[in-house]
Amino acid sequence: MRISKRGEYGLRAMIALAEPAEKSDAPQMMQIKEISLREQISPKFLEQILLTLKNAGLLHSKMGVGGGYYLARSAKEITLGQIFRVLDGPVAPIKCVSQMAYEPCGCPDEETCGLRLAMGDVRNAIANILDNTSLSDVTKRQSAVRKKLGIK
Amino acid sequence: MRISKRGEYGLRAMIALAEPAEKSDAPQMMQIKEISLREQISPKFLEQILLTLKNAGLLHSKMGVGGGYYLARSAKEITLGQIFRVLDGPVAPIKCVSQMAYEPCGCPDEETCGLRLAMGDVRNAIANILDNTSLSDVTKRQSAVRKKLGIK
DNA sequence: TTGAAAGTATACTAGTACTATGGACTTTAT
DNA sequence: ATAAAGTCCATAGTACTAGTATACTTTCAA
Repeated sequence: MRISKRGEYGLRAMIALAEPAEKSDAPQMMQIKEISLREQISPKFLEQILLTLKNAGLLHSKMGVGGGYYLARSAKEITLGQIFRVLDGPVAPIKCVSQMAYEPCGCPDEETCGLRLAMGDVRNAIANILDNTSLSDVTKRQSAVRKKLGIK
Repeated sequence: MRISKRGEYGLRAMIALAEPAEKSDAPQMMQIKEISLREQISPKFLEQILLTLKNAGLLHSKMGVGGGYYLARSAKEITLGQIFRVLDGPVAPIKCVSQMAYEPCGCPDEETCGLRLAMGDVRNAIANILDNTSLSDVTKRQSAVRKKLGIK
């Protein structure tokens, strides 16, 4: 049930891009180097990931000197589910319960397949969290925890 | 977030072994061939999986003619979580939120890492379902759906 | 107008996990 | 004794993962 490194790094990068944007309302621009340094990610690998995210319409970029990446929409409007699906594919643990990429799983009777019923619950539980958590929810929670711990 | 084929097949096989046991109270014994035919699984692959499950103490077997596999405990006492963990490892989507196999994930500050907080929720949601659903819950639900649809 | 900074686009690779398959061996009932 | 059934171990193809490498384009500023 693991998420891939691509997924993990992509989510981290998006959160990093959302974080300063919380204070200043303007979209925050960051460079690959900056993010890779801060999150300890191979810059070349991160590059691929950000590009994928850009092609999916979640990021915009500015080329040339002083360029970088920034969120395509406000942090409130981007959910973890959107990011995850771009990088790691469907959320469902088994294809026959996927909303986005349904495929039959080969059980004798899908309607009454017990595994399918249980895994459907799991899918819904995961999707509920990922699709209802925006980047701004994440950064808010982060800073709440920081305050509670008296850090920074 | 996909489960592996090993996990899927193992869960299917365990459910199949639990199903008839609901009616007759005695532990139901089934042969590899029987399960593989019914669930459309390569018998050799299934063999490996059942062996793993046996070594983990979830199944017992009887050798020789008229042998087969049967549940080591009653269907009420075996959860989907137990089976899943044997075949697919920890439930957590990211190592740093795993209860069974914690490892640091390399984020600058684990306490305040937003991804970690969100993935912790996901882990708990998944574990809640898998650890609180027994094989007997699954078979009961199956037959409930069957009745509702007027099948068999 | 040139060059350095930054993003874009592919191609490649080493390692690992997944999904099996095959064959030799052991146990058991008849 | 023999055949059915389970056990154990080795290995092979494929796909995926994580990461590198290389060449190219855009932009800005000196």
